[in-house]
Amino acid sequence: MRDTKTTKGAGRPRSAEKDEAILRAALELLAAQGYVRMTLDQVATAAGVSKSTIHLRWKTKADLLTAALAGLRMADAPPASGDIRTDLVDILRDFATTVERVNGMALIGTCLAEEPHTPELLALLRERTVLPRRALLRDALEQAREAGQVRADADLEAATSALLGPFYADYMAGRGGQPEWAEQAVDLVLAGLRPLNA
Amino acid sequence: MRDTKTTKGAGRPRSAEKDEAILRAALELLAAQGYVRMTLDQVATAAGVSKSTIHLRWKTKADLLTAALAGLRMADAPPASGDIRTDLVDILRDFATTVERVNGMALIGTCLAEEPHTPELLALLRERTVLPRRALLRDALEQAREAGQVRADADLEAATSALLGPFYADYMAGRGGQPEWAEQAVDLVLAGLRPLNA
Amino acid sequence: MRDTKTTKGAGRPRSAEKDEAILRAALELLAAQGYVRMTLDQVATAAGVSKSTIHLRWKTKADLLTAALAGLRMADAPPASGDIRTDLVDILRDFATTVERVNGMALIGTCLAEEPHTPELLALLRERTVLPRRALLRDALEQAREAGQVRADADLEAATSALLGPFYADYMAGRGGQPEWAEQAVDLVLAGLRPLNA
Amino acid sequence: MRDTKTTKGAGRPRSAEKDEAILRAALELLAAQGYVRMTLDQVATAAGVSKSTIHLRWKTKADLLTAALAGLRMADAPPASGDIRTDLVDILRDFATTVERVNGMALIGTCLAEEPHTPELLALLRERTVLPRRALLRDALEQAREAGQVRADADLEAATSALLGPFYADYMAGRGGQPEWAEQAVDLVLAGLRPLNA
DNA sequence: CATGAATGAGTCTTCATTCAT
DNA sequence: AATGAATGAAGACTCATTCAT
Repeated sequence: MRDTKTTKGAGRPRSAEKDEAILRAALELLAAQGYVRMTLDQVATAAGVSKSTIHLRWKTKADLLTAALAGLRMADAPPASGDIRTDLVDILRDFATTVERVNGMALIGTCLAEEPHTPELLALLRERTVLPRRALLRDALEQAREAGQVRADADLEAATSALLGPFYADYMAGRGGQPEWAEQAVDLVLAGLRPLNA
Repeated sequence: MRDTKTTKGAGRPRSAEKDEAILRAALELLAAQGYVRMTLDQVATAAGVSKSTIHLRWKTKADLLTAALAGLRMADAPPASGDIRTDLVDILRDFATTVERVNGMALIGTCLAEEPHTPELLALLRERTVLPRRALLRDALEQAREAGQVRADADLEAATSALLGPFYADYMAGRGGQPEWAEQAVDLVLAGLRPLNA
Repeated sequence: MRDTKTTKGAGRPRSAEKDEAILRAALELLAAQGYVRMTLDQVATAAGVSKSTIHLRWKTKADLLTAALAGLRMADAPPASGDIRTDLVDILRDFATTVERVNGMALIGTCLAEEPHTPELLALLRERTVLPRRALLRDALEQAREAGQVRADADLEAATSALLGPFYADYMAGRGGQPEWAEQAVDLVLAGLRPLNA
Repeated sequence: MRDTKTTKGAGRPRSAEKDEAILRAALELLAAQGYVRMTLDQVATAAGVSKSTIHLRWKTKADLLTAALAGLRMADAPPASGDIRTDLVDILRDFATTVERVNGMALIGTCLAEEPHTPELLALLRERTVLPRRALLRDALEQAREAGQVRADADLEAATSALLGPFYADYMAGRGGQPEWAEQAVDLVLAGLRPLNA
């Protein structure tokens, strides 16, 4: 946990730039190296601060990385188009883009690998990135259901997993980065959930 | 890589039991601890041998773990039923069971996390576990296509990812272990790929 | 050494309460933890000030602890009874009480242990506590000599060490806190130094 | 605690020279620097081994120092002369000599200072050095009592502390190393405990 | 004056790897 | 072959001290 200062603002204020630089460096290095291989020395150097400055803010390495993950935000302006299919594809594409940009599969791997040891990491990753993205998808699917494009009794959580899942499965199969994966996933789900009378 | 013995079979032969015990211990610990946290001391203790005995067989830690992953086998009795849906569900269920039994998500996470550093691990995991499983699924899908239950122009690789993907996506969302995921995935895919005239 | 202020009394004067709180905290922690284990952070916290406030007054940790020891005072109301034996026993008992109250053996140990590194500590301990106590004892012994209860040629310094010594020796033997040690020491010394013709 | 090996003598045997060199270096540095200031690096360098070699034998710094103190032996051939006074003086002189040779007061100080934190040190110092020396003195005093040179009802433990005590008291007073302290202590005790009818 | 931030030097401990038996 | 000893490189964390507010 980040140390919270309770006293008033006496003394030199803590540099917000350093806070940010440390967290950014930590997150990048976490993705690039994994939990254990990433060292505080690397973070300090990358952030341009001393190791002690890191320890002043976060007591332990685990605390720092937890904070770094907690700072993750999905930079997702929700999509605007009126067309369900376009909206879903946009969300999935933005997802893939984000994952690629931040070396996300390695970060996901780190959280999965550390789950037996530091389950907070995966929990935070879920809360900050996975679940918000899923919420976007489910909202769109609900709109689709209301519009009669999706069966009324469809399990939308399962549908959400069906939309996102191919990304993971493709990556595991070594066929990540297929240009058409998002369209294919959306089309399959929409076809599979089409109302019987449509 | 396993050290290749250049001398002929002079002297005491290397114990095959020890080979196996070491590899099994290494794989378990790899899943439980991750690459860096797992130590050779732990492997040695778990396997009942000395650390030197490990180094005698594999030059480095990376070599050992590569060998351990290379020894992974999918325990896949190919499915027998004549029904496509049943076959697909069986394959998926066996997949989930296997993953849970060997703490597979942590192992997958380790390989993903180590990809920037030791890409062989993920490559081996793919070759030994992911691709064989996908081959089973694709074979079943091909049967389905030949039987007219799946559109002729369907992309079976994408379909395979659609079958397996929900497992990963569910796990990432914290909703792994749903009892019906396999049926739901199969039904969605079969519905989505149904020939138009069916 | 305490920093000497070169500027005259301009600005806010240094708080005397803080001075005292710091020194008291330092002394207690010195006894409880020893020189190296005691940290300035602990002192600051215990005294309710910031670390910088300490450094503002004393340049280094050694300076602070030197000042703390220099502030030690023997709270010794000199004894009043007219009886030599009673006076000596009282002084010794007060000595033992004081040592126990301030965790004195640990403090003594710290000064002894630091002697190779910071000899000022032991020197101050001597000057402020050991020698004043010895002076009390020697005065009493001199009275005894003048009263003819002690041989004229007795070495009173040695006698003083014979009075105090059993306390240390007992402690080292793990038999500190014996209720009768003071009486026994006084009786032995008085018997051993009795004039021949008495 | 020293790690005990239970398996038979397979593999390279542990070097006894290194054991000894490490313990000797540890003890010297403990006396010279105190517990906390002494570093394992110093010990390793002084003993001519690597730090890891130390950790192979003793898990922690505390274990090492405990072992070093446990290895302390009083090199005391018990004295032979038939004369009680001579025997006692010899024992005390040997005590003083030993203390000076091994920088004993600093070592004693370290054990006292560490008592709140690591009480084993003082306990070991007692058991290995203080109590054996006291046993020698008490044996001699018992002989004296049997020979009628000491009162039958004398408290020999207190007498032992009276013999050793002046050494500590002198040191604390800054008057250690007086040439005649042993004789003075012995004479005082023998005079003080002389049978009344003698 | 007083405070909190920032830092550099230092310490114990771990671990993959190499050596000697 | 197999073992245990020995090691060098590294890493998290601490702390006295100096800076900026």
